[in-house]
Amino acid sequence: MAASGAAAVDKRRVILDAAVRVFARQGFHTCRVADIADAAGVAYGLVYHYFSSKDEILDTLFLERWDLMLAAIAEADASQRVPREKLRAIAAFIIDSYRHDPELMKVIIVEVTRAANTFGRTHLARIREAYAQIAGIVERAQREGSFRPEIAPEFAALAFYGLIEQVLTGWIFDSESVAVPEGELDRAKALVVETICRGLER
Amino acid sequence: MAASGAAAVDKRRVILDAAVRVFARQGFHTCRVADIADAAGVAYGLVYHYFSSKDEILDTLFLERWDLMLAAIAEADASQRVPREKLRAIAAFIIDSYRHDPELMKVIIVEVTRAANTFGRTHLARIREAYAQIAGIVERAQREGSFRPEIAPEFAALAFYGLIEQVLTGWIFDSESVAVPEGELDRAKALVVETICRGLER
Amino acid sequence: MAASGAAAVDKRRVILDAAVRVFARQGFHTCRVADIADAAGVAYGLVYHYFSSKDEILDTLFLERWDLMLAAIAEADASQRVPREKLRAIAAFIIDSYRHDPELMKVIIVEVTRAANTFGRTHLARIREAYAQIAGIVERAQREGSFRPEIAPEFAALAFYGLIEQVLTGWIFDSESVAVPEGELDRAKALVVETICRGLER
Amino acid sequence: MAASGAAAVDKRRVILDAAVRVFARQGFHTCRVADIADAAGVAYGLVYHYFSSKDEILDTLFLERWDLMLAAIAEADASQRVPREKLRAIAAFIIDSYRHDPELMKVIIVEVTRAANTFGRTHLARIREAYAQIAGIVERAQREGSFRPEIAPEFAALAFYGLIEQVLTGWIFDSESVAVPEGELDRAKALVVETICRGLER
DNA sequence: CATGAATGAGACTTCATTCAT
DNA sequence: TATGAATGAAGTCTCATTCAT
Repeated sequence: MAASGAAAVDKRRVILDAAVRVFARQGFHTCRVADIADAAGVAYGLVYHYFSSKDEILDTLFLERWDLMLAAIAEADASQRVPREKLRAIAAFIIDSYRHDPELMKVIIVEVTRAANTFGRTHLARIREAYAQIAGIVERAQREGSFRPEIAPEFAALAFYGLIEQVLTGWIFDSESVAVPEGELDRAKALVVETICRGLER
Repeated sequence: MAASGAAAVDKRRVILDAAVRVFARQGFHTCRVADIADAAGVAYGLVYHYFSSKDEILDTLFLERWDLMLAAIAEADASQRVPREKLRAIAAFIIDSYRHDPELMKVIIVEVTRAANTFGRTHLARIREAYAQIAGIVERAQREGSFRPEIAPEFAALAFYGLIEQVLTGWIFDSESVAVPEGELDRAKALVVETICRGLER
Repeated sequence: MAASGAAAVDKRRVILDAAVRVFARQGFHTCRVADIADAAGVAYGLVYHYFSSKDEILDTLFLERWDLMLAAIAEADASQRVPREKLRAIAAFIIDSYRHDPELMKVIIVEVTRAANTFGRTHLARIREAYAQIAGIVERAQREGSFRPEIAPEFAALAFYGLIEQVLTGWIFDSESVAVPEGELDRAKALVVETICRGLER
Repeated sequence: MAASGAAAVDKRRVILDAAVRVFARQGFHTCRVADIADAAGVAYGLVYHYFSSKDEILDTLFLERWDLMLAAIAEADASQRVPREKLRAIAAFIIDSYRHDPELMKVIIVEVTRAANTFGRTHLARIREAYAQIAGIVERAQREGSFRPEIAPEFAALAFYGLIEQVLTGWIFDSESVAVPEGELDRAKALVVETICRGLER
């Protein structure tokens, strides 16, 4: 009956989405759980009905997104493309993620990926899976001869992912609004890939 | 009078040094002012005699160090070296800063430079001065013809500084200890410069 | 319809029995209504269908049992036995109650009878009815001359009931398990009656 | 300077004394830390300056008093008196403790000694030290021949201490006020000793 | 300069109870 | 009857900052 016609609202999802907005605007440490509940339009206690703590909300947001990213990297790696195109696909995925939901990406980068003292440490292993997969792409390219062998694959992966994140961080820092003009997004994709690949290719 | 005989301890300095250790180990948000006082071996209230707030301690640490960095960048820029050597000098300065006091660098990076929601925003202008100076080096290199003009100088600066920070972050995340073997430090310098300059040079 | 074929489960009873186990294990204040529902294997809200509050569950458990006890005391008193045998019958009833359902007795003693600040106060009048009946037995024994008149009947009742409860409490405190070896139970009956009656009889 | 003339107030003591009043009136679980602070006339946070938790306040109150009691029992035991006089001294100490500070005794009995699910369990070992010492007195009296050997010393101790506590509990339950007329206090001492010793002596 | 007791606002989390289905 | 999502008041504990000495 509840499902008849109008979609039943998934309050858990509503809370997660509200949390993204609140975390992005105020920062994880600065916001209160009450802010999330208010933004979601639900009662205070319902947040704790679905999540065991404020931390778990951020964990959930991060893991949801990061798993998509690992899948995207794996898919790029599994494709028949040349290494440069694989890296381009990964860069595109990340930057498109930002295009699609800049607030979510802001939260993940600012509160998790770059937070060495808190969530970054917690999710370190999962974060490094991404680095490792990218390093794998570089390593195979080196063995195949298309990339120079001088640069350690791990370093290359760090440089590649780090540069993308740095670009995103630049946008994130830029203003109250996290939106970025379309053109700049695409230009960034090209620049990142060009910069890194020139350093890596023979 | 204070200087008579035994070296007078500069309690302000003692507090700052203790704060570095405490911030590095526990993180700015997680530690308490009492932890700093304890680590410094001074009374609780004395912290507030020298600093008006917990924030001001971190501000002070950041600005002290960042001014040195801006000076180092300016000096490199003012030298007669070729652009690649200028960038090498800057990379060397930053990495040597980490070699000399890894905890301080950890604090500055983790708590300020990468903290988009808190201190990063506060010191944004000052942080960007560094980017701008590096961009200036790139821009002049492009005008002189040694660097390719296709890549925006601001982007190049972001990539350059960001890559160094990314490498440092890798070390910071690595373990409880922040120390890194000497060899790796020097190899990193070379790699960063090589990677970026290959992307920039003609 | 509910009675057709398979035995209809009395959910109300199921909840009460579950509550005994939960109260005994975790204590009334420490457990949550959800724990009771879980232990009973019923939905959260059903608890509130049968009981208007968490308190009412405990009230019900107490009153059910306490009424049995008052009846047992009344029956003992009404019998033709000598006073010592009356007291023996009462002690036997209480200790056998513990033998039969130690968790229920634990709950009643710990959460009601000895809880001066909460339920003890609420049910004080009912608790004292038991004391009064026992005191009545003593008083009549004194009038008949089998008990010494020096000790106030109210004091004797307090001592008698209190001693039994103290013995039970010793067992309750003893371990995670509330079970007690059979032999000890019977020895306790004899000791309590012997100790008190020696103090009371001529 | 602070010590000149007027005694400096020991805020820690003030808080403890206030806690006794509040715990006695409202019960440990029902009162809030704010109530204690208010009753003590200090700021909320000062409670946590001296005690790490609400629990620790009660622990402190209990242990302070219980250690006095253990000392009193030990002293009685060490004296040259006959067993009955030793027990009388102990009963006198406990009942006088109630006379002197009924609220403190109420708190200790209601919230610790008889609280099988919370503090009673925590302090069980310490509580049983008292029983064991009393049992020791009985045991030696049995060996010397003044007490009958049929009753286990542990049981005797339980009965003795339990009876006193039961009497105190009766008073505690009695009314809003915890005060008891002097005469009744002394009569109780005599009755307890008389009742128990008649059961124990040859 | 130096000490550390004192202050009190604020945040997270819990959980009894209600209610729509 | 039965379910479990939804509500929101209440309480503990933390900790930056102030202040009297």
